[in-house]
Amino acid sequence: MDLDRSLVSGSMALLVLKLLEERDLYGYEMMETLRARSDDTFHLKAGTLYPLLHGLEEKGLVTAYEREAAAGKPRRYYHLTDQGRCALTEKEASWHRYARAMHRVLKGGACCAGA
Amino acid sequence: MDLDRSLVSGSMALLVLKLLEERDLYGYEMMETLRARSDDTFHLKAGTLYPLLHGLEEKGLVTAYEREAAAGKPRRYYHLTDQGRCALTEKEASWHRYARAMHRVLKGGACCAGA
DNA sequence: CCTCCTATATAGATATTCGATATATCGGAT
DNA sequence: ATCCGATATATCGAATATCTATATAGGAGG
Repeated sequence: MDLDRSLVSGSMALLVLKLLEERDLYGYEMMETLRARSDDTFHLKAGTLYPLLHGLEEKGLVTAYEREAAAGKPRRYYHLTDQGRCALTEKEASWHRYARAMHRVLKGGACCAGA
Repeated sequence: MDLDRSLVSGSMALLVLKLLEERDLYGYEMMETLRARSDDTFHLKAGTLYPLLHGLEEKGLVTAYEREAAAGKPRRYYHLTDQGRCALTEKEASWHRYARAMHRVLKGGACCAGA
């Protein structure tokens, strides 16, 4: 299932990319935004997010820059590149394809004989 | 993400359980049915399916029985137990919750500021 | 002073799925 | 007669994603 492997398991990458489409964000902010946006369904953990962000940076899908915060540690902001925007479009399409197929199997029960 | 871990990565279990809700099936049949039902989106492989079925059997979600085929090797049919039916209901609910959250993040873009 | 909240980071563990390989039988092609 | 492909089940090792736990560091509040 190439679709599954890189997408549904890797849905976090899609979600992060999607958030960055709107504006630049730093890691901690992403966790909170995602939780709020998904109505507390997605609990993206630090141990998942930061390695993921480093991976996206390596692949050239995002760029990073640091900026001082009013207080506390400096924040590392991430920005979506053109390549990242392209990858996002693909991942979104894959997600829709996956969700559609899922729906087809789940609804296509005993009653209507498929198609 | 407990939701994600046991559901979206484990969507194969949900799909298999769903197929068995309708009628008893043997492994090879599931692979073909799933491919057809999902319009060629899901390509469940033998190396994924058989260990999965053994796992479901161990957990008591399905029972198995062998039956001779007209030709070739005897087929191992799987039957959904009450417990399996219960697990299916839960997994379906989880899937809907996940898909809904996903949709909320993907649509809730720059335009409408969320809610 | 200690703890909690913010903020980033890494290492180890766990789970899911895939690819490769093995077995066995049948039908068709060479 | 033999080889190959399709049916049918099974197992092992590898790759990948995510989590838990832990570490660092500054600021705020008790």
